[in-house]
Amino acid sequence: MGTGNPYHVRVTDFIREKIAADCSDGPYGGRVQTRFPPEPNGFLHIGHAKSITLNFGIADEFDGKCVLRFDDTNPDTEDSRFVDAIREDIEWLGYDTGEPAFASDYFRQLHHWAVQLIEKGLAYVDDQDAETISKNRGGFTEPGVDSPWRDRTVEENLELFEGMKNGEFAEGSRVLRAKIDMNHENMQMRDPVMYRIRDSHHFRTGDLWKIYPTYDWAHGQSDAIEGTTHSLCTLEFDTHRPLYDWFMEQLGLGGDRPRQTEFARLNLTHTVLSKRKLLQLVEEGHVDGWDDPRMPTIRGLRRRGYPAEAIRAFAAHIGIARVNGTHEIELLESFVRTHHNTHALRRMAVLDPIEVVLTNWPDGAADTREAINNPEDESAGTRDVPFSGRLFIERDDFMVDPPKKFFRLAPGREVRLRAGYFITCDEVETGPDGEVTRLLCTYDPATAGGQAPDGRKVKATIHWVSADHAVDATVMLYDRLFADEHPGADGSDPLASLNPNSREVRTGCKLEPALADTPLGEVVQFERLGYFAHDLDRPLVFHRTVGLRDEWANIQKRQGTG
RNA sequence: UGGCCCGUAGUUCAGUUGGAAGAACGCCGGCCUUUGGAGCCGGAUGUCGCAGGUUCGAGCCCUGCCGGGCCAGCCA
Repeated sequence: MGTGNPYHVRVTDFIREKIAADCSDGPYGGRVQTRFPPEPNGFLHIGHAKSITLNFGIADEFDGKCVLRFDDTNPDTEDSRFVDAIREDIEWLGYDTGEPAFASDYFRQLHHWAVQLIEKGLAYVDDQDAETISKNRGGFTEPGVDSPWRDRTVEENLELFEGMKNGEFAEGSRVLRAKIDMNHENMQMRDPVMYRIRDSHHFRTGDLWKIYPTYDWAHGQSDAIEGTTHSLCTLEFDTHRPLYDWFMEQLGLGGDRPRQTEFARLNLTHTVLSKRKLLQLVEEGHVDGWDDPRMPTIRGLRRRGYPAEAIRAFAAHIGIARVNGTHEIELLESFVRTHHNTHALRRMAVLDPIEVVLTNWPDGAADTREAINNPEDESAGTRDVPFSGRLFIERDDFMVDPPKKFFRLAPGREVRLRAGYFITCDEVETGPDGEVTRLLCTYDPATAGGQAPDGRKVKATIHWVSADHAVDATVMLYDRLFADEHPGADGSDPLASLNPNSREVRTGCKLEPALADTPLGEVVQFERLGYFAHDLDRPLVFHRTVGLRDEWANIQKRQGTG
């Protein structure tokens, strides 16, 4: 498993095994067709990415086809702007959506089939209101109560259904129900609703229809119309499967009709993936929008600098199972690091600058240092970084009174400037409150490039930016959006565990000039700090995608806890 | 409370028709190092939910129990 694969990706799962078996002796003649069926009422998130990689991935692997179908059966919440956004996100993830399908394209066929069921005495118009229907459905141990309208004649049902379709009745006054069994142990089978009356304007069919199919009636039949072989959905639909099958059997759709298989949806620690909660985050202003880099949406992850390859590799790695569980967000992050480690160009940036003056630097002398762009990828080449006698280094790379195991700069100590020279700190200037304002250092000209001819060693290499050449930027540092590992797991409102410090805005950060030329959206590594994504729209705004693994933080933690 | 699904290392998952317990991430240790990163090497951790049963042999089969999830929208 995962041999020779840097991402340690699993290759099979129970669904792929089932499909492979169906290919050799199943009813589909070796054909494989899946579908990804979002409702166009919101933006896609990392949970959808799991389903997308599954459905499109299987289509690729089995030389089949995956249809993007919009389940647009509820006109109240849907909009074409979501259609465009969803397509864009899927394409960004690396899959070809082709010409998408819409459940609304099948409304006529669905209606035709509904009439057929009425004619066979398998569906009826119910005049009860929603509350009564719900009450009469019974409970887990209570049988349901038959509707007084359950035994209407076929003729009356046909006439009333036609009336519903023509807008003769008010919203909510009547529904079409499948006639199955009001005493069925599976609640889904207690005469489920197939059509409801809606006055709303549908974003594609306009005002043509007054009745709209429910999920249960539309979904399976849409699968069948498209020629789906394997309809893969999440676990909560497993109680719907008998109904999925029932409709197709009554319609006589045949042995090669689609079959539904369920798998566990994705959960992530420190994250919520409920559409309702995500919407609340946006509407209440806890985040800047659906594409806020802290959001688990595809757009948010993209702005944050999560590469599509890493998201796909993550999805493939966690695999598919029927066990409901929660994956650690750290696992996703490790895939992001693995990808950027081999792809991201190294750059230097000082987020919390402190000035360093090289007292022995020749007045006005100009210098450039050659730095490696990516030690993991020789073909990335090198770049020239301007150097001068006035530099910025990171404030926490210096300590006046360093504890044991602090190897960086301190009074009287020598360190290496990455790709530069050895420098020694001679003098510390402080402000009125004792804060360090400036360091006076000397450099050793013989150590150009970072090696001492006499062979002496330094314990630390720190990053730097030439003050005279630095470019100012704003850098966003992110922490978990939710402090709790499992937000809302104890029954509380997940938003109660929102981390008030999930974003730290650093202004006046000092960047090496090459960073001004970094294309928008590109992810680079700020050496020793982490991976940072140039904002998609705003130049010189960078988002921390993910930090580097921080050994120093671990050491401190260990010392702190004894 | 009825039905269905699930229960294997800290976590998430693999475990072929029953035949000597595995991977990844994390963790620990070491090496190396012009990123205290990366990389390389090594290591630990499981009463396979519990209890019975079938069998020469059970993580895989059967029964019961316990624990978790889903289902009583005219949402999907």
